[in-house]
Amino acid sequence: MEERKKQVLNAIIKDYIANAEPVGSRAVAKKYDLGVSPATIRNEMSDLEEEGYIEQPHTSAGRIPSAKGYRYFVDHLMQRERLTTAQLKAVRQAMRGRVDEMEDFMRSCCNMISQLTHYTALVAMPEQGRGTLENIQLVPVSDHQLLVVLLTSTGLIRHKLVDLPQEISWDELAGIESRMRRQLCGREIKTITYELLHDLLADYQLQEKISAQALELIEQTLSQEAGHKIFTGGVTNMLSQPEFHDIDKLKSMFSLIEEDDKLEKLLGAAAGGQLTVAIGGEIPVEGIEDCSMVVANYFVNGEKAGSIGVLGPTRLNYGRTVSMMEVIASELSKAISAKDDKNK
Amino acid sequence: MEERKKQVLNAIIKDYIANAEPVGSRAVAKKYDLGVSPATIRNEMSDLEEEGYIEQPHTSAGRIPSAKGYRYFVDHLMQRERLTTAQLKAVRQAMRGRVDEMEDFMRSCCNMISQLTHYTALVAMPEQGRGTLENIQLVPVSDHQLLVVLLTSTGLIRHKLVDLPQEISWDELAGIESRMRRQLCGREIKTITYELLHDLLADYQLQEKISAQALELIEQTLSQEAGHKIFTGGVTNMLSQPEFHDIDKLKSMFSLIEEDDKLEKLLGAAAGGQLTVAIGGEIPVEGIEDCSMVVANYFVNGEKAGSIGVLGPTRLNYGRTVSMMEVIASELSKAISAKDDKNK
DNA sequence: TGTTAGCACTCGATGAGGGAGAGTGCTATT
DNA sequence: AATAGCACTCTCCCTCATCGAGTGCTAACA
Repeated sequence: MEERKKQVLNAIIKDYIANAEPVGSRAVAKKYDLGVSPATIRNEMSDLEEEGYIEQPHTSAGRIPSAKGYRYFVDHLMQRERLTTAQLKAVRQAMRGRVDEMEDFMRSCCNMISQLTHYTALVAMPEQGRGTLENIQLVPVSDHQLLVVLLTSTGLIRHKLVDLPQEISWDELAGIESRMRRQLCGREIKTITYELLHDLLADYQLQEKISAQALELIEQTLSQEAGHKIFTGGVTNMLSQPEFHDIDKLKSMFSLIEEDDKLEKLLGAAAGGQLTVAIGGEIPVEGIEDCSMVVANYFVNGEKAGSIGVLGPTRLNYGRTVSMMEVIASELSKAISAKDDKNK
Repeated sequence: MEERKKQVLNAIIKDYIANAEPVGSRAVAKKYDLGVSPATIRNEMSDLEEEGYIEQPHTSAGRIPSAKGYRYFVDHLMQRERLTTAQLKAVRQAMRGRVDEMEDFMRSCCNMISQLTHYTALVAMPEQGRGTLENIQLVPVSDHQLLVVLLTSTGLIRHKLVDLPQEISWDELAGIESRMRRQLCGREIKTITYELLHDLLADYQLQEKISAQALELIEQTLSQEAGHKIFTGGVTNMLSQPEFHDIDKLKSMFSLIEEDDKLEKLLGAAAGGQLTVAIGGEIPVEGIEDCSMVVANYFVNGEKAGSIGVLGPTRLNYGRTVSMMEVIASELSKAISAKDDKNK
């Protein structure tokens, strides 16, 4: 694409992001001095429209960026915005909380993100399949119930109640516990399977006491499937965006946010690299075609642990948001990794 | 109040609840045959307005109920609506879930309530100050960290990480644990105070090891202050209500729902009895004057354990909602109490 | 005395008409 | 290739008239 055309596209998108109103040739010529007249810009705009980067809501209005236009902008034109010191401070502040109680910690991260970006924040807890098992504890609750408590190196604590088919004595339980602890602690969690547990307790008597069903439950607790918890914050922010003054759009967005599996799909967008931008139809969920997302992964000791993201209108301030998410994800990685090390 | 005036008020409120539009004298006369002409009804309406039970949005419109009108309706006129068998089934269905994982259980209750009522549901977890302590477990995490796991008779499981000022050996820990267990298990949780813990571990050596700060943390975990978790569900339902087509109203409602302490205040409305209806300004939180709430308490073995509620427009279907909340609260009480017994 | 019919009046909602203004596309000019 | 000029097309907004629902009042009626 020729340089000037890029500049025009850039100007249109920047202006539209700032003002949420169609941008005319005159405005481009005035505010972003490209050294040419509105007429020239009109010609460029005409070309850009033909190529699908911008569109016209109606004949006598200015142009607005299309999804393709935003995509080009994000890929080639967007400039990252440095965070102000105040913003950086806010990020660090949120990270200072006790990382111990992972849930509270992530929740406050979520709030911080929504406040900083002014969009809706989505935060996924660290996947528990990552890291190693630090400790396992079996607590008898009653004759037929057992509480399994797990600690992982990623700082996660999980518990689950397990129904037992038979009574089990204190001694037996202690035996099982120490055996499990010996065999499982220090192991990578994802390598712990039903078969492993089964073999571990292959001893006939123990097998019978614990039963296949209970073993399965324990494995579930261990495996990552169990707790894919996702927090949301700052949905209120959306109400200030002019594009969501339409109640129907709001509805489709809110109903999405109330469904956990859809949320998971959303954050799944950042499959590959560190940070992904999904624009309009690129979002892997139906019904929010007018939205964009910025999703970043965070890492614990080099391994992907979870994702954080924001959801906003396609008229998202990509430059600012991407910078923020990069910084936040990296700080988050640091904070959790540090905690991880401290535990060892 | 004279019988006919009651009937007129009743008709107006019923109609307004159904249609969300000002009700005229003609409509009352036609749909709810009181055997009198519109003119007579107009006179009654004029009286009702003078007494403050209804108001007129503008001169040439029908009447809408005022907060005072709704209050009179709820106190004197409202008829409970029997739940259909399908609705009852839905309630029981939600209760069938594993009561073990209290959090998941309450969350699904929350969804059920919002789906059934078509309003926004608020559900508070059982207060953990209630009931007795069933079991306590201290799990060493690292040299200087300790995981405290608690089980209560109300089926709640709580854990908290505690920083220790000094290393503590396995044996010492086991000693502390068994001592705590001996002294605390079976006790009512609200009777467990910092002083008690302090005395319990009065032994000089142990004191030093565990430190005041850690004790405080343990007490916090035990006391009810810690986990007043409140779930919300079905906020989307509000978007369908015509009164919330106004974005500003939506905003004030949503921002409220995102603040936990405000939510707590809301559910606190049901201070006394089984079920409370708060209309408009009666709601104990600013900023949602156009809303009403129905809050019910649920009980575990006769003691108040928590609250459930719905939030909707003042034009709430009180009859239907009150019946539903009564049934749900009583089923919930049963379900949790049953679980409680099973644990003993 | 309570009820009703009739009627004038009020006021929001609806829709048509008519600038004003913004922005475009085309054409002729530099 | 870039620009200035110009006619044209929209939307937006204001005004105005009409319509109709609903009231309040008064007078008649049982």
